Amino acid sequence: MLDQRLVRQNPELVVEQLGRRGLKLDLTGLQLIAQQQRDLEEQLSNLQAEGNRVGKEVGQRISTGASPAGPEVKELRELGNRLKQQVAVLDEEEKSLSARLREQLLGLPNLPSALSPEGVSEADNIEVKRWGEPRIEMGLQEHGAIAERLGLLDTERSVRIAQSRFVTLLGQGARLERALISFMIDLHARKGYREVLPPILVNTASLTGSGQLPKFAEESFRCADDDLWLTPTAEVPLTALHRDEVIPAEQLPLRYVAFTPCFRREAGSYGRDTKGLIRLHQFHKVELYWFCHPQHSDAAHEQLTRDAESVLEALELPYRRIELCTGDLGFSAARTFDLEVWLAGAGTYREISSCSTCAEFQARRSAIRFKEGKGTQLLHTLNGSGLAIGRTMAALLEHGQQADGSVALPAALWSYFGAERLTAEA
RNA sequence: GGAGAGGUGGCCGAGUGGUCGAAGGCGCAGCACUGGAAAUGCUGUAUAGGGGCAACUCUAUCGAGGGUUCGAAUCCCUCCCUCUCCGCCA
Repeated sequence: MLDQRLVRQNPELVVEQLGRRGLKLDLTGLQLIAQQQRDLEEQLSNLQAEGNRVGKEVGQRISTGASPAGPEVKELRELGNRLKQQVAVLDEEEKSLSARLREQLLGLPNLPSALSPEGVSEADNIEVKRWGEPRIEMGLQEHGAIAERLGLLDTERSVRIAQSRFVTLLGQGARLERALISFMIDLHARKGYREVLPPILVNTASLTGSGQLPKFAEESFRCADDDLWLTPTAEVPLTALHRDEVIPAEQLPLRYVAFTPCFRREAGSYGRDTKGLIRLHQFHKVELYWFCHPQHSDAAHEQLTRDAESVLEALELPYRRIELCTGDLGFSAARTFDLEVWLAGAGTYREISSCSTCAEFQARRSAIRFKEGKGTQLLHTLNGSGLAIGRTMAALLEHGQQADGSVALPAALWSYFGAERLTAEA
């Protein structure tokens, strides 16, 4: 959420900055609401102050001997009643304005960071770096075919269990998924991330706090009888972990690593990536999350991204880092690096991690502040996948495929997986 | 699901209509004492939004919302949540 003071006092700046995302906005209506709300609040507090004075005076008069039913007290009581009526009217107006203001503010995306490159679409994203040697050979298979051949997963039966875009992992496939989860969590925990296993059903306030609501309700699965949704990413429960808290500055940064299943409706992607592990309603992800001091958030963003990259490097998977242009940024993000892993069979780089700083956007929605000396300030939140498990498996299968049909795994996984390669099951 | 208890500041905990943003304690910070520390003493210590260069000041907040009243942490209503016991259950 944007600062309503900024919208009130400098709407031109907001329009200009959101314009960098490709939005053409007219904020005059919103600014008017914000101003009216502010004015009303002032009138209201003046009236309330007067009412408080009257109330106190009645008490004083009575305690110094005036008759509670006497004329002077009666007069004050009538004055109090008149004030109360006026307050009631203003209060109602103020509440409805505040609600409208908040509703509209919640629908506005974050301002892009000054560091984010200008651009209108994916095509304007900037490749920052490449790591590793992509395998480019004729005849490499895509992961879906490899997985099927090795019996790692069953898509058809998953439709019976749930519906399309779900997958059931079997045998070595299930074991590899589990190995990857443990491997990634351990790797990050060694660097000082605190491991978290949060609820994966989250309430409306949590989804609003991280920015998925109110705008993206159609992307999440919702429970019919409760105020609960299936979380689309661990970013949601992790942001909510400290909602409405004031954290002492010396405790920052707080760094968490969480494994969760993630659930997304993938509305509007019919027909895309229908095979394999790339786009599913349920997928698994290890997520990195920082709560940090605003002064350190740019450095933290780089560190978080490096921590995500270190997983790919440990798994010996070639990747590139892309910096998103302003037009391609997600709703809550101020600046984002995507990591794209090389899919040797598909012959393409594919997003496997998205590392964003949200600056104070989520902190304001979630009321997460820190205390430094006197007074509190909003802190900054950052998140990044470290990594998406399914896509990691896909990359490993395609990268490690051998002429004999087996798949060689990187040494880092041997102890977790219990073998050095995947082979056809007897 | 049934029965009961309860939600007050960072924490514990008092407070059943009047000047209460709220006693006391703990914790924390500063100062004093000390060679240094412990102990002790003093002072300070919520959040949000306004106004003011500032000292400071106004408003709101005692789970949430509504009501009674000149005045509500305190009385009434509704809702939410937590805890205990029973049932069920991994």
